[in-house]
Amino acid sequence: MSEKKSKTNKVSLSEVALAAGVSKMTASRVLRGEGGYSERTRATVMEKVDELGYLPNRLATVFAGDKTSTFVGVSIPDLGNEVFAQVLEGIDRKLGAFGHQSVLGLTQHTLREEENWIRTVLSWQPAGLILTGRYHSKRALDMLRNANVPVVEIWDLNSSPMDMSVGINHFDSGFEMGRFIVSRGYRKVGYVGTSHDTANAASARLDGFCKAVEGSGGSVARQLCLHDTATYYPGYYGTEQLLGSTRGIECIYYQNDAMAFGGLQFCDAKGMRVPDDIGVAGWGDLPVAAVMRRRLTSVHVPHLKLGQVAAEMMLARLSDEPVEACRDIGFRLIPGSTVKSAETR
Amino acid sequence: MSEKKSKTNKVSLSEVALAAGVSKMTASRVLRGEGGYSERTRATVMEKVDELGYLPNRLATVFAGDKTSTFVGVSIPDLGNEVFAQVLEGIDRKLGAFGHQSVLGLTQHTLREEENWIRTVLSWQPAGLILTGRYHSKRALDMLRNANVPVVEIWDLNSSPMDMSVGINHFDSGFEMGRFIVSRGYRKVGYVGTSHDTANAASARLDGFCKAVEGSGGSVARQLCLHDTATYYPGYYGTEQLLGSTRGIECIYYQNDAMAFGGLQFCDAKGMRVPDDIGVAGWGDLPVAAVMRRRLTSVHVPHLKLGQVAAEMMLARLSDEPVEACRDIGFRLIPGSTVKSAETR
DNA sequence: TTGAAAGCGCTACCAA
DNA sequence: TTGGTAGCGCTTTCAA
Repeated sequence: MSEKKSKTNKVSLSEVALAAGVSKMTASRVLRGEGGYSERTRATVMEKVDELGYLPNRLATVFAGDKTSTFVGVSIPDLGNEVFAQVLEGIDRKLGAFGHQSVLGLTQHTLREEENWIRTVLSWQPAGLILTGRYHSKRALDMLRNANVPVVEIWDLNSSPMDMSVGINHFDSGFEMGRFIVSRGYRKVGYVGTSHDTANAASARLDGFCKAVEGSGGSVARQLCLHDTATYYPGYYGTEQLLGSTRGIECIYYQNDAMAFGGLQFCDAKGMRVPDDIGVAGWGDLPVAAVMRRRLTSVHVPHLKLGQVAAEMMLARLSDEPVEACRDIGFRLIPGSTVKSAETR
Repeated sequence: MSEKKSKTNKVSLSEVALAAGVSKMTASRVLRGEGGYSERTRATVMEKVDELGYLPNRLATVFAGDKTSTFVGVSIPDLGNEVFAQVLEGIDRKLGAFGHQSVLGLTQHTLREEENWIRTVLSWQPAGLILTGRYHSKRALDMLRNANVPVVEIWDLNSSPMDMSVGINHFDSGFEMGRFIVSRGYRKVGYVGTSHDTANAASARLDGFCKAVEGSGGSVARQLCLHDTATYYPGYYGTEQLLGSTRGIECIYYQNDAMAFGGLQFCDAKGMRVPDDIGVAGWGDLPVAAVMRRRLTSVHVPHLKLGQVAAEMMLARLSDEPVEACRDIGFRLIPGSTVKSAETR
């Protein structure tokens, strides 16, 4: 009947202005607090804002001002992996504290998903993008360049990023673990992880690991890449498969801690003694490790901090502060007690 | 110099139209694939789109059409808690599959944070909101009503939701656990959890638990609410505190599995036998439980599914399909082996 | 201190 | 099958 005011039933700036007996412009100025109005005017306008329950339409703001939104697109492979959840938490908390919002994209570790998500999210005029991983499809790269939006690549440190990057060198972390394991007397080692359709951080770790092991007198007898998620149970049955098919494995390196915990349980269940009968090493240092009776040999990465730093870099860029393009936040090998203690032959 | 075309350097629809030698409207129609143009026209337009690297500005679309965006605001207390990460994963995957994006809000379990986030996110004209929890500030409620946007309240089932709700009855899940523990012969029990500034699901569980225990011959000798996060280590030292200050506790109910795991480790470290010397029960059934040597007594909730269902309800509402306002997805008590087996009396 | 006019990129609506 | 015009809610720019 009388609802032809505006197609939406929402209160607009003009209605506030009308009610307050001022022009749209004056009301706009008051709301933005940019000055140039009397205290009396301010009071009246604010009163009407409350009274009418006015909520600004930021779409219009961005649109009119031809600026970007306060959105920051954040792509994460998956949240089943606790470490990514922590990274996201670090990002969103920091971003939120500065008035930005994360627009989430779960890419399931595929470049195709990432590309589609990037296309969509760019159409919303985001202030910037935070992408997990350093590999992107060609089209994604084109769009990103075209959009001319700040981008932080996280997780897998990109020393020559398209814009900015923060993370660790996964190859190095694998390499260090490889050396460590050999230094503890293990020679014939195995790997249990999952397979991916693309180069990623886990493969970089494996590469580094193999290089270190083979370069220091050991051998990686078997690399088992399951077509499954990198979680607890695949770690369990992956271990069973690995040990069942390859004789003489002395130590197993896992794609991550979740899989390593699964492996640990398999060994326990079969009565194998860790680390004497078999060594177990993971990656990521899951929070649950803090209360386990055995400290898992692993690599600690400050995941939450990684997220925070990524957000800080983005925020700095958005406020035109100088930002270093590339930041290594480092990792730390945790000796733990699931590989033998020092005993180099 | 010549950059006055548009303040942004972005390619607009008119530029595509110009290049293709058609009107904006025709180009618009082609891009939306709504029909009403020749194949020849379509081809030309699409060619120019590719050539110019045109990316639509969805802000303008929403704005012009006076419709909502494809955003769905999703508020989650925190991602440190694995169960919420799973819920979010369920939501975003489902939403993403239907062309919607999650705008994340980490509320840190406070109504004030939630309120601020709601205000911001509403200003972006979201298609809908998914909120964790059934309690909201009065102002939040006002804004929500005013905005007239679909809302799904999740986690804590709200039988008379403001719009839609999906989750479980936390009181009942605590009640069932209380009964179970008493039925297994424990009488003097304790609770270890964290404190909150507001009524929430965990307190509902505790309420149900106490009611059941006290109603069936047991007593809750101590409720320890730490000012900390509900994670592993607080579970550990909370157990120490509880057992140190209260004599004769036979079984401990924890706010969640992470805390229960921490407690389990404390008991192990002190040489207490579980479940004979002390019983341990958690809530949530964390994935890591699947590979632990002892099955933790807990309550299983299909977290991922909860998220999916929430997203489905939202999507159904958005496409004007009928939706039941309130959906209980249920829980399942897991007897486990950290409380004694049947032995009533 | 205030306001009027123009326009952001797109779509609804009508006309051709 | 195509195009012109108006307008979404706001800000920018300029004038009063």
